[in-house]
Amino acid sequence: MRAFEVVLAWVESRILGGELTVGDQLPAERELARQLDVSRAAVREAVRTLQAQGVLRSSVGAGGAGGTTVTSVPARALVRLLRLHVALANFPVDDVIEARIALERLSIRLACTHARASDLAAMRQAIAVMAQPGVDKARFNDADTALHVAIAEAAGNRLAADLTIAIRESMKVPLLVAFSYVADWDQLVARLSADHAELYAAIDEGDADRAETLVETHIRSAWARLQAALPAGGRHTGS
Amino acid sequence: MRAFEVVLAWVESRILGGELTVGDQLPAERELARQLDVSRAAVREAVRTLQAQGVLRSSVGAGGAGGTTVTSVPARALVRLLRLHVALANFPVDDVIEARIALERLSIRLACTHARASDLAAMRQAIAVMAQPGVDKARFNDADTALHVAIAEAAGNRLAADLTIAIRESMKVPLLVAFSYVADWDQLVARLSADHAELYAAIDEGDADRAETLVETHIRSAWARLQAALPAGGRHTGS
DNA sequence: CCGGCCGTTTGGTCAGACCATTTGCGTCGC
DNA sequence: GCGACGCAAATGGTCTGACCAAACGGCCGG
Repeated sequence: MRAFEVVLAWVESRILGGELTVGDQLPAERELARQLDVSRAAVREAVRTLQAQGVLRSSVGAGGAGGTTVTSVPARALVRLLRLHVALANFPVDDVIEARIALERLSIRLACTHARASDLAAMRQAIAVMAQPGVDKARFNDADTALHVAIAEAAGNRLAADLTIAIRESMKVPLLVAFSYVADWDQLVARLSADHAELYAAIDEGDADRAETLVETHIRSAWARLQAALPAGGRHTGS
Repeated sequence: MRAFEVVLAWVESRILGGELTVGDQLPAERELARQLDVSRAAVREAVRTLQAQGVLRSSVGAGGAGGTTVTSVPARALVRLLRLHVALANFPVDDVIEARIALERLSIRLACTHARASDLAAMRQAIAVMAQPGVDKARFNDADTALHVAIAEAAGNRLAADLTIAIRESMKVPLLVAFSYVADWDQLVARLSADHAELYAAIDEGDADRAETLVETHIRSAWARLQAALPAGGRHTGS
């Protein structure tokens, strides 16, 4: 077993065994290296691995604030992971769309019963940005992401929310590329904004069945329109 | 920007820009360090980060086989990530179950139309193992995982499959723990095996609607039985 | 022409050093 | 007595230089 894997196994087994939980501190790098009889470089490589998974967080300095602690921030890690694999075309965009629909149906269903006032406000905010006349494509893209993130956050299901966020974020660049090929941008904005208004109404009324249907139709039809606008040849960001 | 982040940004931007795709080789560590004017240690930390995301693969030795190449093996990376966060109780098991149902409904629906003979064989194999009288709990757990993985693989949707695999794998240990509390193990095996037979029949016949309903009922009722068997207090592996 | 040997390349690891940041305590000045 | 200042220690971040093991590829001898 390679040296950094020894460290990895040490930390992972303690996390899986419950001996290390969120907030706990790891021994200092030098100390851990001494304990496991590996070099400090090996410890650092293992720590980087776990940081990439959103499991550890390091900060410099002495005392309680300094050191490496266990956290649990999977959203960022998932976004980075998915974004890269989507770019590598391992996950064809069509497949991503299908998975996204499955997750967002769940998210929006839960959001219908769990949404709080602040969640609804975030949705309205995003919808308002997208409804501005002559809205910029990049701004629209960001706001649409924000809307779907807000819905996912409102669901109260962390895994579904984080996966939804990761998927939507990973599609941001490919979608922006697709936007650039759209001929009648204002018409697309109008159609999508109408969808968003309906979506919001369904959530606000707590009509889970209608919301589920709407979000599937919304995602599917939006993607169909974008696909129709795309040039024939596949791109590295597409499929 | 920290040194290893410089390397990270260099690699990521090239992947997102399509200049690096699966199969391509990175410059050698020493070379890349020289190019980016950082130490080799910084390069290695960045490489470890990307390896944790299933984006890079390193092997020693000269010539074509050696060096660091771009790959795309997200399944393992997702499994490790989810397993840790489930253990950290950031993802409550009940939330995981809901997300799993959403994804497996999609997977099994696709499997009904895409399953090949080899996929069906893998399912039968797993089901046969679980149907053995007096089957071991660990073996049953592995075979059940194999069954759901086989269904996911049969779907032909890589993202849905990888997410399904990651979720089922991340639940392996918590499920095994839950198994240990089950009073009438043989009865549970009988019930679950009956479910599996029905599931297989639906896939074999290509009845997507029935399969979707069955898999949801299967996962939900199995989890309900296990929850009923669990001791009252939450564990670090459950919630 | 073939097979084994050896140098080169590459990732894996280690040791030791220095830096920047942060904390916490002790000292100095008022 | 008390507060502000400052220094020592701890910690992650980085770099240098070295050596090891594996694997390829060409050279050389049979």
